[in-house]
Amino acid sequence: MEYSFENEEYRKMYRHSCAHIMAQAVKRLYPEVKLAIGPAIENGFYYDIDAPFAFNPEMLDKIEEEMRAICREKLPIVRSELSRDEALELMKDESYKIELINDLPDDAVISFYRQGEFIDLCAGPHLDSTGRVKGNAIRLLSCASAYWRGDPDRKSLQRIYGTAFPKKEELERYLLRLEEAKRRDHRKLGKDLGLFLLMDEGPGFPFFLPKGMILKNTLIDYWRSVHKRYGYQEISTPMMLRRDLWERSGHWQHYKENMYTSVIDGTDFAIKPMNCPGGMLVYRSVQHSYKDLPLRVGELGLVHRHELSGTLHGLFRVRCFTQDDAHIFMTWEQMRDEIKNVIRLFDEVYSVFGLSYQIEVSTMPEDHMGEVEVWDYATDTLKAACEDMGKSYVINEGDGAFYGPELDFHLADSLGRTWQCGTIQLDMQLPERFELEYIGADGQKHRPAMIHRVVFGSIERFIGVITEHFAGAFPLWLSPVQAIVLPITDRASGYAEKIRSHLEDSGFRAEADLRPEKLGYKIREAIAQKIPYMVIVGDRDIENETVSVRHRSGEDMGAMSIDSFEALLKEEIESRMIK
RNA sequence: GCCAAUGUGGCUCAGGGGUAGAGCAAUUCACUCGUAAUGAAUAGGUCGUGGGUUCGAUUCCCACCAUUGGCUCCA
Repeated sequence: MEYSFENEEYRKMYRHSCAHIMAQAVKRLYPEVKLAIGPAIENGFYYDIDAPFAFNPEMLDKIEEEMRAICREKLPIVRSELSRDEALELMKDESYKIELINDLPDDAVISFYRQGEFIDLCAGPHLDSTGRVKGNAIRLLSCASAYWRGDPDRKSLQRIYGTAFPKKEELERYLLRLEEAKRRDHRKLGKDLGLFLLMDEGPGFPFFLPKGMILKNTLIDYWRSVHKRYGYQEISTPMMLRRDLWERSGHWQHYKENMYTSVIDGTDFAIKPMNCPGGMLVYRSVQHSYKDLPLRVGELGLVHRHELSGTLHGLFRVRCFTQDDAHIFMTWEQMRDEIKNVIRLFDEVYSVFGLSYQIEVSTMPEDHMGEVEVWDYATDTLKAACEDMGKSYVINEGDGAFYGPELDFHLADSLGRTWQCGTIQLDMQLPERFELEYIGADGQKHRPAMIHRVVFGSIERFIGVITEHFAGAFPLWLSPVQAIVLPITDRASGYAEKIRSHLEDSGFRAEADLRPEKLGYKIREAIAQKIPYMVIVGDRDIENETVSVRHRSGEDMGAMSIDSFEALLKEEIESRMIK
């Protein structure tokens, strides 16, 4: 193994050993606790602990201090293998470990790792000594609860999250990145920039403010223009539909606890949690020929889902959101090309936002419907389409929907965090359930294949993602206010207002700050609002008929005519430049 | 939904059994200023909601609501 943090295997081993060191420290300080499990994760490690009290930040500091002591003690970490009986005897006071041992298969090697007085059931591997861990580059970050084995019916344990690096500077860099992420939190920016609100009266139901609406509508205008170019039509299906539709689609049986329902004139209705069933009705409403296919039908549908209260999170996880949905009906032969067409569209859209992505292929889950051969064909087609497009992918085994395999697009933002937005799902169930048909060249009825896809995923979530990605400093074409005119003195107020209305008449979103404040103050506020251009006007500009332009980045672009400024804006908007 | 923490003026936060305080924002006045905070004055809060304990609760207790961090789930 390469002993470098660049090497994922080594990084995991290092942090796994940190998890053991943390467990040892906890046991030294609080001998009454029982240990569950403690793995390395993406950016650190955690340990689940059953304690009769709650850990607080001061306790985490103490544990961290003890961990440093354990590192200084340079305890050798020694592996041993025991028989099942010996293992059970050794762990007789650790009920969770006993459960783990009992669940191991008969032929399993049961290994332990000892460091000083501490010994833990573990498959390993580990570092050879606690001295290998850099004590001052460990940080315990938070504690939260987690269910034993992820089962909500089982006991809730306390999880301590921590991270560790081989150098203190690297830890500090990581902590800075966490702070930066916090600074970019879309919930904070959404409030500061006047984009949206979440209120007690509507948990999970966001309110969009005027500036947020500009953002949302601009995204939607863009979405429409792209989809038109890619041959999509657009429909809108009702928010609320009768129970028998949801029974036919299967939602009433499988998704009812997430649906808002009502009784109207003695009949059950449900608010749509998905757009597909309505889309199926539209397809069925007329007879289709093979010449109509592929038929691409988009819908920006507002859906409502009763998500658990504890899962709500800003715009990332809400109870009502707009899916930028589309259903594509096609023959099985057209599927591969059609998926490529969708990937091309995704490529175009994501690159406009400067978001890169990784594709995951989610395959047949254990609990699925339909023939295995059909699943195999569908999954192979998804993979083949990716390969044709030169896209690499990773397999997410068994993570597909029960009705078909899917491609998931995980977007990486400017901080390297990933968000699942786009998906391309093959649906092998709905065409059956709704008995969709088209008339083939042979004059016979055939069943079409169907793709269900979203690019943004949810407009609301996507707004959250790009708010954090751009730290609120949206590209000019998306900025709710594109330019703000700042008169230096009252003498320039009239000229400022003239410039503002000129900009507005030319189709730009412009404001003017006419308050009798100093220029520096107005600039400070405009930058806090992430307004791309500040148009400063004073006596000199009035005299020369110019505007003095400053970009939010701090760049002073000097004086220019209003026409050249507008030409510059136009160019930046039309190219959807990220600046 | 579960576990834990939190909830004080528009925002960020301090305080604490004897009915609240700061900074920023707001309003008014003065200043008329060339690239990240001009000064002064004024106004603004039934301390999340509902019960309970108490002579007295914003403070202690209980319930509920919401938020935050997780679990679970997912666009």
